[in-house]
Amino acid sequence: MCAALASPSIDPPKRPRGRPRKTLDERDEGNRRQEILKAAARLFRRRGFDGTSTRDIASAVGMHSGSPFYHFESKSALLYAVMEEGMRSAIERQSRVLRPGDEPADQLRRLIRSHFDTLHGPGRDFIPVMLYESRSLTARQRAGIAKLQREYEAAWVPVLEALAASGQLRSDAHLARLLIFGALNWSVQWFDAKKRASLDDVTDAAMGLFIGR
Amino acid sequence: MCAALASPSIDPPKRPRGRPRKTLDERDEGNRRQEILKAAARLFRRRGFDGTSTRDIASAVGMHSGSPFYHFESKSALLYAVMEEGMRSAIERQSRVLRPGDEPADQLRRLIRSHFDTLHGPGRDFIPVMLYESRSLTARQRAGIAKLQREYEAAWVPVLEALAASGQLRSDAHLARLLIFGALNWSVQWFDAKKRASLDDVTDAAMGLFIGR
DNA sequence: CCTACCGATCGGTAGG
DNA sequence: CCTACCGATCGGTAGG
Repeated sequence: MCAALASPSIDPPKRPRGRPRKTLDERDEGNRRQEILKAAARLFRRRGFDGTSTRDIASAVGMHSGSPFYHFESKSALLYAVMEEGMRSAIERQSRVLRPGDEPADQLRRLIRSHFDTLHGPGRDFIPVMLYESRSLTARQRAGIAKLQREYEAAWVPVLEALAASGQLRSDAHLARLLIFGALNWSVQWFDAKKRASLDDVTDAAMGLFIGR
Repeated sequence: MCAALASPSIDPPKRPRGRPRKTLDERDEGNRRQEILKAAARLFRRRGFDGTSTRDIASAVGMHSGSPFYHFESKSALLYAVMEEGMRSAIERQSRVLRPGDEPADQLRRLIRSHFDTLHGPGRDFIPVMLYESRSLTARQRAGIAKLQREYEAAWVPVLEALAASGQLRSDAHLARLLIFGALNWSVQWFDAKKRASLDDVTDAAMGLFIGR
């Protein structure tokens, strides 16, 4: 096989090809931290938390194996940071589309569309990680995420209750919310931006399914 | 601390306390295999595939660390067996409740109720493992499971199409199926048999949400 | 942020 | 199905 010729048989640890070193004033740690977060979100989503090593994350951003621990206390702190970032950005997006004066049906449409944007738009890895890897959080971390989730869900409650009161939603508002979140969140398993159905199509389908318009 | 007195400081590997040995004629390997499968399903569901070691599974059924490999070729073959068993039993349950002559709306109710039974009744660990751990299958294994899934879903297609044609389902039948499966499957994350809502309540809520009855 | 390393754990196997 | 073991990998750390 000529392995000895094809590639050197001694493999000293290679310096990963990072971006050129910056001087002390130039480097901003926030950026590096953010890079690690993005790479971690991507890998946690694709391979799961337990299926991703901190070495995988380090090499995805051109660092050596121990270096992520300079930025994050532990692997699980990194997981928490991914989820927290995902929730903060989802809450912010949601608050931007809310129009409290609108009809409940229009508000629901906006909430659904914003939810799909969170799941499938840029930064799309963060929320799926939260949806599928909470098991790997500590109890304290889980409580922190749960609080953000309650904040997110709070916007949906009055809308669904109004729709139930007017008969447009023909289901208990609380169970309906759980079922609706399931329907939307599950799209992570099948939605493909390259296929025929767009996010607008899927939003239409969801609105039709839930309240018939 | 008197550790030397409290417990022997040398810990030779202890024989796990299995059931008493049976003679050659008595032992039936199918039973042991089934026990391993159940324990694996439970652990894979609680801790994930990557978070469960084959040693965890072995000790859950009172075996030594290498022994599961006497029954299963590899850890991933064990995962596949869990999923296959889950799908076969789901397909069988579903075929038992089907009544092709019924009204589409009644058929949908039966499909939904049977789906909830599969997710939350006895043997409830198998399908959630399939829903959440497919990533850890090989491509070939994934294809095998996908075939069973298509078989399962086939029963839903004509029912949903009939409901869409009659206007009872106000959504594209294909997207509706994906959204509905999501709504139902997500219940794995929140349904608790010890809480107020029963599976009948949740079935009613789903029927109301999707087709208003 | 790199270097060099540690103890623990893992999937899997040969041989009985 | 147990015994005894292997090579690989993992999260994390001290010291610079």
